[in-house]
Amino acid sequence: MVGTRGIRHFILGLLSQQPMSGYDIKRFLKSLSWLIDVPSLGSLYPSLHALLKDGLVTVKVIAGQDRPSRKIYAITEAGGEALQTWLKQPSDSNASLKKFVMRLALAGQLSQVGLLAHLEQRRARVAAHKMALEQAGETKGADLGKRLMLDYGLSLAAAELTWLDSTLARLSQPSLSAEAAENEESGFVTLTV
Amino acid sequence: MVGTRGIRHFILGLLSQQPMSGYDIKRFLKSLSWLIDVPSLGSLYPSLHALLKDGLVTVKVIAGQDRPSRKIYAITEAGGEALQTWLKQPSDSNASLKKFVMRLALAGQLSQVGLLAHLEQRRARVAAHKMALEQAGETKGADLGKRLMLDYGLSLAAAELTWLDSTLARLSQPSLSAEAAENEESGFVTLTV
DNA sequence: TACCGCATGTAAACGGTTACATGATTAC
DNA sequence: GTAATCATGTAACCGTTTACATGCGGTA
Repeated sequence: MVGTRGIRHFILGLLSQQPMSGYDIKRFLKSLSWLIDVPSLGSLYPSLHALLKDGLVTVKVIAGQDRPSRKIYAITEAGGEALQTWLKQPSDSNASLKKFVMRLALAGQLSQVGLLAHLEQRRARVAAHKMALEQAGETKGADLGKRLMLDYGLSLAAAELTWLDSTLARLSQPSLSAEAAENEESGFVTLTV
Repeated sequence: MVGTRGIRHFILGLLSQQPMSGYDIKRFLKSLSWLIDVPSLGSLYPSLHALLKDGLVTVKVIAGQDRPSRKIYAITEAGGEALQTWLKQPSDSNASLKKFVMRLALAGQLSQVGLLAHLEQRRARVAAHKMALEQAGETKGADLGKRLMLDYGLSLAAAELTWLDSTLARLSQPSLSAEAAENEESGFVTLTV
């Protein structure tokens, strides 16, 4: 078992892209930390141990000459299956940006329809909230915090919708534009079903 | 004590804007849930009870004729002090969007310099990460998930920076524009020090 | 000399989630 | 009649945070 509400799955997903050490994962997570809350070291290493115990990943210790030895984790076949099982169950439609991002980062492991569905679901959610914000904006007399939040939310929602629309359009017809073939070797088309 | 890492402070901040019931708070939190992870009911009500026990809020039960009775919570003087103590300690510079948003929503309780500092800190963080993303973008050969995350992060970061810049500019000279006086009664100027 | 980055780990305390529980009213 | 909204609550389980612990190499 992987535990339904931990970051275990996400870690597993990262390892499915390429074998990494705990520190590598930590570094990657840090690059997301401006946007979403990421787990601390105190839960990262134990998660790795748990995945190992369950046979979802393997370790290879690389004795570093002249630097600390690294433990490279790689996903196993069972791990791949567990990941797919998790990814197949639809993301709940009330998910926050954090959950959206975690799945988006694992896009390579998603089927094309799965990815499209994920983006469309997010689109619907953001659009709905943008409308609610616009409606709330007509009511006057809110305090400073509420007004700033409204404004901020509206800006971010607009930007996110724009991105979602263009990305959705881009991913929907991958073969139509000739330029797409440039640096695409295993892009949109060759995805696990 | 309010507990340093809970949502207790945030709830306290919301109550400082106006007395509300737990359900009211829940409704407000839901409006933020597309952006950040918000606490569930299972932690909301206990938080309220804890604040009450510590004398930071008071309750008034409104026996609703024909609908369930509501418990309206209001902040106390001690609660106000606890809130200020919390708000005064600077937000850590590595905070996620969630922490930024929670403080932004409480802008009315911040001093002007505090608010400005908060926005500037966020600006610096987002700008730094945007630069990192641009740099990472030059490296080719990333998998689909990484490319999408890069693109997505860049879009959101750009939008957030734009908003931060214009808001920072707007809040820095509140009195210069005459139009600002329109529907401002206790806007930027009259802030708690 | 002192601090930062690399690199891995442990454990207690805390708090949040999930699930359960209740009940009335309105809308389909 | 059945689902959803309003409205409040409890408790076990579980995961995460925080703090502690260690050690080497580079650098200011």
